[in-house]
Amino acid sequence: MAPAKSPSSQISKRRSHALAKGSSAYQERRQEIAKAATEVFNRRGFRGTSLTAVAEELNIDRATLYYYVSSKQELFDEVVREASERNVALAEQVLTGSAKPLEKVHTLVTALMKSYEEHYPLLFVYMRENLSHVETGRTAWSTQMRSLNRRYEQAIMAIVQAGIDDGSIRPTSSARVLAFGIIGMVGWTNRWFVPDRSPESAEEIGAAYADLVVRGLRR
Amino acid sequence: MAPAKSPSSQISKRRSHALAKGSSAYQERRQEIAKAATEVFNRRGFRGTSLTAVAEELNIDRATLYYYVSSKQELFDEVVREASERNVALAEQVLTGSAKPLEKVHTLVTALMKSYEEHYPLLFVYMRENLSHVETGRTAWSTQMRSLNRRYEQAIMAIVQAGIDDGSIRPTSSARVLAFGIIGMVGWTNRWFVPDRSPESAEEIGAAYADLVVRGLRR
DNA sequence: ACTGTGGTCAACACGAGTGTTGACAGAATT
DNA sequence: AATTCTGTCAACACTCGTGTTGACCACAGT
Repeated sequence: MAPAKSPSSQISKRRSHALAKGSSAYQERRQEIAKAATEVFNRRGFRGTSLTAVAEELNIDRATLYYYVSSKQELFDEVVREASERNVALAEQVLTGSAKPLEKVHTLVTALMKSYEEHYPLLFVYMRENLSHVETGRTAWSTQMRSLNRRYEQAIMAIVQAGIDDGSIRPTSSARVLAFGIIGMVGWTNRWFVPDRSPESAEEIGAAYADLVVRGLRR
Repeated sequence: MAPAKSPSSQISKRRSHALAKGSSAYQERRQEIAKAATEVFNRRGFRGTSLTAVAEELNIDRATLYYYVSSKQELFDEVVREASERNVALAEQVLTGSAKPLEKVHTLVTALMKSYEEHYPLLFVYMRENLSHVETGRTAWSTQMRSLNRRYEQAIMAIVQAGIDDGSIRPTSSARVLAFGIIGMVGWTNRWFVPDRSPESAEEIGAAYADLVVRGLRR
């Protein structure tokens, strides 16, 4: 990594200036960059992605990137935060609903799959990481990311626990283990599911998994 | 990356010489290195692992590593191949058995979890990767790795397909989708399951998942 | 016409990682 | 005692990625 000394270098100033007045053209270009970066992140993962690669994807010079974005971290953040927050919101929204636990599980699983498809590959980028570097970092950002992750898991655990408590779910193991089972089944899709090339729709997959899980859990 | 020009440099020769006569001390040291590397790979992933880090883990100079191992790839290979082959063998062995499909699913899930615990963190290192770099490489090694992966998936798909064919499994979606659901639930454990620190044993988790999946799939 | 500003890029300095070299001390061989 | 082998490491050469600089051109506003 380079010096990164002064919080404000030349481009850094020009960047935040452009960002401040935020012309629509500038914002659009930023979006384009974010989108291209998303593709690369999804293919190569965070560590495997170089800004050089992102620049090439857009056929622009790498230096130009820095007019829009200050670092790979920031770019990744921009790409992933919104997506992951949406994901967490989804889970927590289902959790606070009034349906029965097993219905919640069903709703959640199908909703997640639908969301994955709709926002592909945004959410997958988020899911692929976690361990790789988020777990290692001590920055404010990685702390925040871990927190989101935790809320996501916590929400699903809470749903399962409620099911165990009201007797609708057989307690074959702890709520945590069962919740991770669900998370895993759904989350693993990021390894093989590519919306456009998949013979099965996200909806079908979601329905199948939801069905599988609900039947598997219920008393 | 450095030149890597001539297939035989100085250390390269000394290394293969030492390897050829294979004194037990040398082999042991190699094992120690592999073990330390496994730890690091499991924590940081392939890309995130530097040989510098591995050397530090052992409190030796990085150059010394090269007396035992020629590259990070080779080291990773040494660590992961045996483990992944064992994994595949397990799946294929269950596949060719004579039990009913749903019994096979049950056996496989529990056996996999037990294997994960027993050989921790070897198998997890293998599972964590795949996409990250194996998918991208075009080397003979990555081809081989992909092939192993494929056989693993194929075996589980075949079991599910057999269940669909004989009517014991409800065809809520394709065998592929259902198989990946199982693989995902089990494989995702590499993100949260740490044998020594887990309140639940691998056996318990395996039993719970096997139960969940079998009940979820059967007619 | 001239001044500035928005977007671009070639070029630089630096760091981290890799694979290699050459030499060193101690043990084993002869 | 002389010689070879073993394991070690400090130091090198090189690559790749990063963040920055300074200058460039096109087009706007005055």
